Parts: sequence; C-alpha cells; structure tokens
Amino acid sequence: MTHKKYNIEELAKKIGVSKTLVSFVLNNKADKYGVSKATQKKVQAAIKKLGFQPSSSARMLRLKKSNLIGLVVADIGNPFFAQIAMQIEQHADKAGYRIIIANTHEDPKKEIDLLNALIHSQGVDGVILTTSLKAPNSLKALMPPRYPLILLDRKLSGIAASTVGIDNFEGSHEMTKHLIAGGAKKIGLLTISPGYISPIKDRVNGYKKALEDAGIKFEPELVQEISFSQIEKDVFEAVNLLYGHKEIDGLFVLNNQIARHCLQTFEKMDIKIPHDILFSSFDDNELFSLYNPSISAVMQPVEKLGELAFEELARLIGEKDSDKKIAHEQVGLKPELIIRNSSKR
Amino acid sequence: MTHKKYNIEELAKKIGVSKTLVSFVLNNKADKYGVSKATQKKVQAAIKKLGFQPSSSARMLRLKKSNLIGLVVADIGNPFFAQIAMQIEQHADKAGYRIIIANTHEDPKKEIDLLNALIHSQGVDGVILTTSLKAPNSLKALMPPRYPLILLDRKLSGIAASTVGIDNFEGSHEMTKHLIAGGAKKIGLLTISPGYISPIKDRVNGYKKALEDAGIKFEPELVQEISFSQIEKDVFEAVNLLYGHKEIDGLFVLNNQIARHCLQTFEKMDIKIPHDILFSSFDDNELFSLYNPSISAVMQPVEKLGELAFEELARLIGEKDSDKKIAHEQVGLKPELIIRNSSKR
DNA sequence: ATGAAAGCGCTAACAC
DNA sequence: GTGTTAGCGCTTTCAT
Repeated sequence: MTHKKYNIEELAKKIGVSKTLVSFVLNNKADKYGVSKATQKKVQAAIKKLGFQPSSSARMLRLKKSNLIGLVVADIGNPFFAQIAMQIEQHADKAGYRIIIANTHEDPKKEIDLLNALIHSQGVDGVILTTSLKAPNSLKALMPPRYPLILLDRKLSGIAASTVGIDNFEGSHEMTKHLIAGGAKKIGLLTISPGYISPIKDRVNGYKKALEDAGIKFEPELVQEISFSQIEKDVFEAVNLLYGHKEIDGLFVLNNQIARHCLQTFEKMDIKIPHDILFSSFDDNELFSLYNPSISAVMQPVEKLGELAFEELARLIGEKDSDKKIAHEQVGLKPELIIRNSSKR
Repeated sequence: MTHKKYNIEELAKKIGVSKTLVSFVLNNKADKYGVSKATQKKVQAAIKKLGFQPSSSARMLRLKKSNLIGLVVADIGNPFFAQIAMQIEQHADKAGYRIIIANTHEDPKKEIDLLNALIHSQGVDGVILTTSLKAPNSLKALMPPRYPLILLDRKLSGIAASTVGIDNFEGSHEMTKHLIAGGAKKIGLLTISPGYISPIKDRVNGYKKALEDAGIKFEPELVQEISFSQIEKDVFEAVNLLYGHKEIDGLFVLNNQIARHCLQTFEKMDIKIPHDILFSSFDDNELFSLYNPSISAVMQPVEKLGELAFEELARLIGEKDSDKKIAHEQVGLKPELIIRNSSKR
C-alpha cells in the first residue's frame, strides 16, 4: 500500500477506463449497468491494490446521505447512557453507520444547537435523542418533515416520533409496592432535575399509585428533587432532612448516580440499610450487586434498548429513502425488579 | 423559523446579493475583503432569521477540513475509556469539533479498517487512538505523512506520534512495593490480553522490579493473563489456581474489570480481603471506594488524560494547517496511589 | 464593494 | 459495454 491518495478520476485513468465504470463497481451497480466481467475484475483489483477510499464528503454532497447518525444524550457520564451508547455503536457499526456523539448536559438550549448542527450542517441521516426539553416547539421548528428521529428513554408529547424506553410507571410502582410489602410506612423519594421529563414524572406517579393502593397518604415533603448539577450536596441535605427530621423508614431513589451518593451519605451519617431504612434505586449496575448489603434496583434492559433504538432508526431511514410513509412506534419495554438485600429485613 | 432548507445561493438571492458576499460574512472574512457594514448587517440578519446552516459536506469537499475527530478505542465498555471519551468530547465541543466514536474490541484488523475509513473516507481532521496493534507497519502504511495522531494510553514503538498516558511502570512499581510493605511475600499478578500492549508490559515490569528491590524471587507462574473476551471465567480459574494451589498472600490486578470479577470470585470462594490476601488494582472507580473493604488502586488522572489528548491533537491539527513542522510529545502523567483497606491489615 | 465562475470528488442520466 | 458531462453547495480568485 502506498501513501498517495487517489481520487476516482486518477484511479480510472490509471486503470484505463472512465470514472463511471469505477463508480459503478464501487457501488455494486456494475451488473445492473451491464459492465463486463473483465472490466469489473480489473477495477476491483485496482481498488484493492491501491486501497482506494472514495471521499465521503463528495458522496454526501452528491447523495445527501452521510451514513452518520447523531447520538444526542443528556448525560454521557451516566453509566446508563454510556452503556446504551455502546450498544448503539455496536449495532450501527454492523450496519455501516458511524456515530457522532454529543452531550447536552441536560441543557435544552445546547440540545437545540447541537441538533441543528448535526441535522442541518453535518447532515446526519438520523438522530437518537435523549431530550431535556420541556416543550416540543423548538424541536419541531428545526426538524425537517419526516426526519428520522428516535426518542430514547424520554417521551416528548407533541412530537410524533418513535420512542424507545421502558414502562417507568410500572417499574416504580412495583418497587414502591415491594418496599411497602417489606414494612416501610413512610417512604422518601429522591427525584432528579429536570423533573419535567417523562420518566421522572412516570416514576413519581408509580410511587404515588403504590402508596394509594396501600392506603398510605402521599406526603409531598417526602419527595425531594436532587439537582443534576450538584448531586452530592443535594443528596446529603435531602437524606438529612428525610431521615433526620421526617423519620422515613424507606427510601427510593430514581437514578443510580443519586444512589451512589446516598450510600456515601449513609456511611457518613451511620445509617444502616436495611436496618434503619429500606433502600432501593432505579437503574441497576455492578456497584449494586457487589455492595454490602447488595442494593435492590429496577433494572432497565440496556442492551435491548440500544438495539431497538438503532434498529428502529435504521428502519425509519430506510423508509425515508424509499419514500414510504413513516410509522411511529412507541416501544415500552418491561423493566425488571432486582430484589437484593437493601430492601428487606 | 421555517422548515425550508436554504443553500447559500438561494439565501443570497433572497437577500439580493451574490453568494460570495454571504460566504465572506459566514466565514468572518467580510472585513478582510472590505464588505460594507450595511451589507454585512443585511446578510447577518438574513442568516439568523432563516436559521441558515451551510452544508458541511460541501465545505469539507472544498476545504478538506471536516472539524471531525476520530476517537478509536479498544474497549469503550471499560469505564476508564468511557470517562476519557467523555472528557475528550467535552473539550472538543468547546473547540468546535465533533467526535466520531469507534470501538475496536481489541481487534487489530478492525482497528485498521476503522482508521482507514475514518481518515481516508470520512476525512476526520485527526485521530485519538488506543491501539491494540503489536507492530506499527499496518498503521504506518495507512497514515498520510504528518497526519495528526495521538496515541492514548498505549505507546507503539516505531510510530512517531504524540503519546498521552501515565507512567505505568512507576504506578505498578509503587503499588507492588506497598503490598510488600504490608507483609505480602507471594504476590499474584493478573494481567489482561493482549499482553503485548505497552501499559501491560510496563506494569509487569514495575511489578518485577519491586519484587527484585525487595529480594523476592520472581515466579512466572504467579502471573496469569486474563483473556479480554472471557474475563469472568479466566478470573475464576486464575484465582482458584493462585490462591488454592500457589498459596499467594497478595494479589495485584491490572485493570478494573478484572478487579470486579475478583471481588465476585472472592465472595464465591469465601476469601476475605485483606485478611486472607492483600488486594489492589489498577484504575480507580466508584465501586472501589464504596466496597467493603474499600479497594486500593493506582488511579489514573482521567480528566487530565482526556484534556491533554484533545489539546495535543488540536495543536497538531493547527500546525498541519499552517504547515509548520510537527513536534511529538510524550506525555507521561504521574499516577496516584490510592491506599484503602483492601491492601493492608 | 461586489459578482462571476472555477473546481473540490463523486454519481448517474444520457449519448454513443 | 463504455465514456461524457452536469451538478450537489461551498470557497476564493479574479475581474469589474
């Protein structure tokens, strides 16, 4: 292999054919256009020998197809999203797509800017999005009609897009029920900002419903919102308030990052779980299984979520290409309750 | 904002000027070319009003600059790499670069294919690479001369590229010394495949040196290589062998994934650390600080590594643009020993 | 101070 | 079965 970078024209000249032929072979259209086998062989050989790589920017410009997909996530630092991103990359790679990853840090303005750049400037063929938006207007304004978009983890009402996520209401409902069954009568709930995103709302509702089912009165002061940007501080204060002053006997937290800081706080404040309070979290991870006591969690099927998000997007892109109508699916996978030792005595 | 997507020509027509002027304004060259303030204002306003986004493929084709950087990593599932990737994305974003992420799964062939596609087809402006290659030939063959490349975490001799990583020899040397100081006389070492990559070799050497310093004979059977593709099984067997038959009293493992499975195995086999064996790992993470007993580790400065890798790459890209000569730095950051409870009695 | 036009590398309709 | 050529949207030289 040599260092010289050829373009299709030079390559064609070198072989002694026109660039049309090279292009046909390159795009597996040689047979379709009736290129002789001999020529095909010759071209193939040269492509391989010289390691020719067609310029994707030229191709993009010509075809309006980038084979790039945008992955716009609210917090790539959260292992939950990191794992899904991994899965998506893996499936995309198999299908010949490359992933451009972007992190919004839960900032709606940043999200819009990023989407704009990705869709209109980079020309990605589709986007998988974990939105932090409260309202759909700004998103709607920037989306071309029938643009392939998958909403991941978070629904956004007013947007007609396929959504891949779990049934958050049920996961939360089941886990709260479990805590109550274990004897908890006063269960604190730690949510995370922004509180308006759909999974959080659904989880809070699942919690409320479980209380109601059990005839326990819902107390708003037992629900504390942890700010995304200062988790450590907020968790400490919330636990202090809920355990120290409200005397909760159970605590359910809505994400794994919060759970981590709870464990730290428990150690600092010498709170023993499950003895002093029953404890459980959303989003399983390895820490939860190895910690002592092991932590009960509502597990999301991460591999499945990533796979589905990509496959669904690929379908939309395909449909767009062939100009069929786009059907939007709402996928609500079942979460799994992992009951370990932190939530029962 | 409307849905219609304009190109520069339509936009220009709409304003009533030539596309040249629009381009000048777009690229902040209006003053340089003496465009009147009035025209500038007019153009600016229209760009903003219509939300015009120039096509980056057209721009790429024209300028041979993509504002894309490739991040090619051996195992994005490893939190160590995931965290670095995050840092890189963050710094790249600030500098106006987008990241294309690709995972080689420690497969050299895949690595070469991916690099080829990224560099020659996608036209990324530079690459940050965690290589799994044993020899530099195939990489050398595909790299254009003076191409901006940063080697991350792993050196590759024969490649003149800046390398950003830590001093692995020292980290390993210090940790092994610490284990010996704690009373361990027979220290097992769990390495990971591929064993030929530089950090692993350096760490093994650091381990050997510490033994030598202490007058302990190096026993090759105490070093076991865990296969990347079957960590769980290999770890179980290795611990069984080393603890059950070789009667080690200390164990040092060279990556956090191995450590995790060790902890599982310890529980399964009822091995108590630090009582039965002193234990420590490379690569700190949150599990280590919360586990009971807390796990000692050689911590790599992840934020710093990501920042440096990007900044250095940006420098190289800048130098390439201005056609200066490229200077390659070898950055060897200091690792930090985090001594917790697993490694001392 | 502004505009016309060439050309980046590719695909594919069309001509031969 | 093969070659010629227009044009995707942009930047920039050159002319005016």
